[in-house]
Amino acid sequence: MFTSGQYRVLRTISTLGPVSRTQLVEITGLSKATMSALTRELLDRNILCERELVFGQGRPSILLGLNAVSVCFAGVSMQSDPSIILLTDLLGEIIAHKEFVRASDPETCIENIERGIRELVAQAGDRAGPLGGVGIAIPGFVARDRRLCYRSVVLEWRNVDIVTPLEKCLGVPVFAENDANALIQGEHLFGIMRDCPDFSMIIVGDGGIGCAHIVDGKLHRGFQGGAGEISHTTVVWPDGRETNRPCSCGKRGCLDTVSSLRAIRSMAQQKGLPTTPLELERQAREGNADALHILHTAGGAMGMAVAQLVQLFDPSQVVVLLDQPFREGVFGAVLRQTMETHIMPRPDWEMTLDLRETLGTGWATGAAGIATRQFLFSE
Amino acid sequence: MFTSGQYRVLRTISTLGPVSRTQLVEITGLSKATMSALTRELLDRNILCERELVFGQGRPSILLGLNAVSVCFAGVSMQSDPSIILLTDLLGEIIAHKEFVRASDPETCIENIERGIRELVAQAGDRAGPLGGVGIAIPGFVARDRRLCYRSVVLEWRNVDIVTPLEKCLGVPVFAENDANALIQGEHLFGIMRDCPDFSMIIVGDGGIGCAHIVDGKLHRGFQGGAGEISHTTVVWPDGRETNRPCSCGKRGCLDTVSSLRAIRSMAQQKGLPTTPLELERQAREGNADALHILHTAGGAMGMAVAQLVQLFDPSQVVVLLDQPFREGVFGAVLRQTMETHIMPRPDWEMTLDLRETLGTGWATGAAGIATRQFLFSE
DNA sequence: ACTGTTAATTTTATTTGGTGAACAATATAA
DNA sequence: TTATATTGTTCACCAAATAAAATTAACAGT
Repeated sequence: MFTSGQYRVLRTISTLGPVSRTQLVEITGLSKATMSALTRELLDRNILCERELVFGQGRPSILLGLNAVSVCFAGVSMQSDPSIILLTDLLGEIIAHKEFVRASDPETCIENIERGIRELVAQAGDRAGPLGGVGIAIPGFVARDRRLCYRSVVLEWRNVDIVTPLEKCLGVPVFAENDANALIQGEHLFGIMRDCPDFSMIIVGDGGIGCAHIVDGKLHRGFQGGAGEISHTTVVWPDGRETNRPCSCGKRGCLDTVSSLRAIRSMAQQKGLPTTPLELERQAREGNADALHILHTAGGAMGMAVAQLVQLFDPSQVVVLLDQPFREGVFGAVLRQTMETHIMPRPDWEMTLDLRETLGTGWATGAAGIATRQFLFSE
Repeated sequence: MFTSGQYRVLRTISTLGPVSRTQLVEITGLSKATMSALTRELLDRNILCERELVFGQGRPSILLGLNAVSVCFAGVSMQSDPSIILLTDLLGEIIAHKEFVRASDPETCIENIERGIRELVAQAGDRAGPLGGVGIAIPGFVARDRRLCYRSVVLEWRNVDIVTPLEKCLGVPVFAENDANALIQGEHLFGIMRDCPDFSMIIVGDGGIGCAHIVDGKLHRGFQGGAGEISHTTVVWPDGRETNRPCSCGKRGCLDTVSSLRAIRSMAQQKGLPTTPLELERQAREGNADALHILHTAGGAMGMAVAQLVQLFDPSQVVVLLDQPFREGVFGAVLRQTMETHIMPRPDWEMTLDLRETLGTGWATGAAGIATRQFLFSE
């Protein structure tokens, strides 16, 4: 725990990188006297360390940076099987990582996570500081307090708390978070969207279509934590409702029924087409009408959903994480075009759509980032 | 201007109504000593006043309430012609009001507002305190700094600043705000949604379809201030795109082209039907297929838009302000039903849809509320 | 009428987080 | 060497909040 002044210093250094005391004074608006005391405290506690000198006229300034090895954080992703567990430093860099078998049974799961973390910490040795916290990305609904998992379909969990037992046996704070929320917060803190105060992220992965929003620099959860449920927004309407298979959620025309990898695979299979993104895009490029139609439908629906999102939310940026063949093929092109034709044209329009690669370790680093953010900013 | 401690006291008393010092201590978490000093300062400045005693065992407690007549605020709505101007007290109660001719020319407009406010202040006399600020609701885009109006179609304004001249001649802070934003903030502060931290509001009025969101207790403007543009979300798709007339924004299938009063009137006229909501709903009730179709289309599209909003935002409540015949007729019924069938069913679903009457003075009281909020909470 | 009890509010001395101004440190430029 | 520029520290002081003690204003029982 730090004081509010110390948190201000940590926040600035974390977002801007190494800076001198004088720069900190200018940025934070605090006085030189206060800054002198604050930085001394943080240096004493080994969270900060002095870096290189910057010479100019007058006394050279000493850059202060986060001491990367002063603490480390563990990130766990239950998103896939095998699951991933890794150790990051204070700057979000991965120190060590390993895979482990995903167990549905909470007790086994807790054991696996505990053992995994202990192994990684031992393995890292001197390269990592003491463990400062743990974050766990869970595919499912997680309570606002980041302890209880209300429900996870893949894990077959209902009101499971793996946080309390883990905190007890590891002796550090542990946080559970929805996987998409963990990912977006990680990218916001350390990754591609570093410090962008307003954006949305959509992830098209094996587990379905995930989505999360950063509004005003903070995660927007929604009243019941449902603000990321883009996969069940209606995009095939009204004509598609009859031809289209019902969604697992009970309604018809959901984005999930046409744009998810599962849906695309199933549609391709039905037509006797190959089911991998690469092969399907190749067939479409070669003129196969069925392949073209499937990709057109999927990309168009996703574009429609993004358009709804942009029109209602007005984020500064939307990032879609997507497999490379889709990004550069029909799917991506139709997605972009459909979005553009369904957003109100504005002269000063500066919103950007970014299609990017899905990072395998993103979920776990995001999870570690939750613990890091709590440590650095207390939020 | 007050200190941060004083703002905390004002915020609690404004949301909870009269409370004793001891209650304030419990609620704010400040100490008795601090509270004693803070309340004394506010009593000295006449912002608070002592109300009735509450007897129990021991020394009776003295309720402290806002001194309604210590300041007053002016609210101006340029939403309709004639425009409305009114005076409210610290509790949001209307003290006096009048209408004035809406002039497009900024100079005339400023003169009219200044004269109107001076007349109302004179007319109110002892019933109102000195003027503490002015809020102006403008149909159009207003900058985040609440001074410059980028663009208003109805007023034919482009980069007009009526705030600076008004501040100069009235000598109090003046704030311009988009009309829907003013309305929702007013309802949030004093009205039907008092203190609800998460909700959206849609207004179906003569000027088109307005929309605004309160997220986390604050107005959500969006990156470019476009978060309220629900009227250009696509709801008729894909089959309606060809049959449907293009929207004034340039694209097709916008909510505005089927659910706005203007669109409904125009469709009714085309079919030789009466154009008032009351008459149209009556025809539909009596079985007229055209009237039914028009109202079904309009209500269904609105329901679709609300469903998109709920699915992506997850607000705790959506309020639609609508004429009574529509609320109780086909429009309202179809709106509600369409919304429900296009939202992912959830067991713990507690989100509510409220259809309510449009208040004529809502825009202007909302505008006054902007100035009040700035005065009371400095935000 | 007096006395004790309870609870609200005020007073007093102290802590905490911050400030401005003077000063010490450490470089470059002449 | 000396002047100049700039960084960072020290010191005396202030504002906001606190804990604990004192004061006030009621009621209840003798």
